[in-house]
Amino acid sequence: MVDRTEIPEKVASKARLRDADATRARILGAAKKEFAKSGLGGARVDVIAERARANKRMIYHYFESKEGLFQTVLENAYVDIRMAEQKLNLGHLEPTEALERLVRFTWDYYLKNPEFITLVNSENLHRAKHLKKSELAQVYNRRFVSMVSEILERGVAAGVFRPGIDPVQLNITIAAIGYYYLTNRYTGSIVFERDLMAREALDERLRFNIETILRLVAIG
Amino acid sequence: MVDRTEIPEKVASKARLRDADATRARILGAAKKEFAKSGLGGARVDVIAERARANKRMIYHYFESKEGLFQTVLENAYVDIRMAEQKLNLGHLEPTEALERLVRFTWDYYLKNPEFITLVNSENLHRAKHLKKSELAQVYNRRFVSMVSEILERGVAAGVFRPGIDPVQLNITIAAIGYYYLTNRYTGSIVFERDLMAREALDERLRFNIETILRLVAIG
DNA sequence: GCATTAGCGCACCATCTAGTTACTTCTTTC
DNA sequence: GAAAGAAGTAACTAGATGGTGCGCTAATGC
Repeated sequence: MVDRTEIPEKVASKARLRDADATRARILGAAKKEFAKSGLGGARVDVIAERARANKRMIYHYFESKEGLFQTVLENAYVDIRMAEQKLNLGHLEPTEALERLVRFTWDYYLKNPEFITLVNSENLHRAKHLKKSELAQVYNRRFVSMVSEILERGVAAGVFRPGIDPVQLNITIAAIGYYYLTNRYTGSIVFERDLMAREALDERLRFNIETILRLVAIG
Repeated sequence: MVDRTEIPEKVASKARLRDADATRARILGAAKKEFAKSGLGGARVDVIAERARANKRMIYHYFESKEGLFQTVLENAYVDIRMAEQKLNLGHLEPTEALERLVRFTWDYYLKNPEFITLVNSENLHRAKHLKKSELAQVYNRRFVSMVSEILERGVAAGVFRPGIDPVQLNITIAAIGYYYLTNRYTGSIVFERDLMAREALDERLRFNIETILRLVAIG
């Protein structure tokens, strides 16, 4: 993805009738919403074009195909969450504090970016064939995994976490307890006969999740 | 869902050229697979008909519409898992034992019935509009929720579980740690650069999940 | 065994959908 | 300021896709 928003001359000319980057960005934004709402199969290219205030032809011009568009949207989504995680600067925090902050961040991110969850679900329905092709996402993913490993190592060294915990399992669990709650909020609200998206319900869940993770790594 | 497979005369006449129940069952089986594989939007009615060795016309005869078919498939899926849970007879077990067995069962069920997960995902993409209509599923769901509540209460009374745990949160967490791992197995295997579906990986995850839950309810 | 019901299959339709062709218009560059 | 390329548009197509009308015939009840 080429980001030219910083190039002065592009920013200067405000009311351009034709702006490739702007159109591309509008398409990506509309596609993200549409794919998140209906999945890859259910999404309609015409709807994306309309919502992006762009001609459908432009989608094929910039992204080759519906799947090419999906792949770009998905790649952006992964890069976005990984970059946000890096910005947390957990390396400078005390291990317990760092872990709690990661749990909190993960929850908040899913909550504020519900499209991420739906996109990932859709991608798994297609056996991750698009993510597999994205080398960019892979670079960011590696950095993310090692981040949690370091927290865990520091915690063990400081004597506050028990040893022998697999960082991958911990990572998965942190994501799981937030992700599942939110992705299944509709069926969940019916099964448990409770509005899982009510303010207090969300706060309570976050507290519960922090407790779950801290107890998991605690000594004893 | 009407189950007439137990009715003698139906079983007796083996090679009937026309068997409404058998055809209906074949359609449901094929639909379950197709919906699980492609989601509600991606599933093709023609494919379902072909795989069921039934005429497409029959689908509309028995289920009215594609959505009507999906609703029946989903309802059956929920009833099936809830019935299997009831059969565990956790009420007769010691609380810790009961909880561990529930975690193990949930994991195994998801593993053996991957369609369940995909169906639920698809249903949540559609904001649970089909499950909302199913009163039958609701009856079974209630029984399930109270099952875990009882285990928790018995554990607290016996002094092995800490008090104040919300059974709904626990329920969600038990499901989450298995469900997330499996539903995101494709993207997960890429992100963590590890085959999450390898034999040992699955065993390790189950062990980790049991540990997670037991630590969550443990005293102290 | 005859009539009625219900399971079943063929052919068909209206509509939708991803993708394309052929063309116009704006922007940049020298 | 003209050439050239890039951005943008409208109309269209070929193939799906969910859904039906209607007739045929096997099963059932009497």
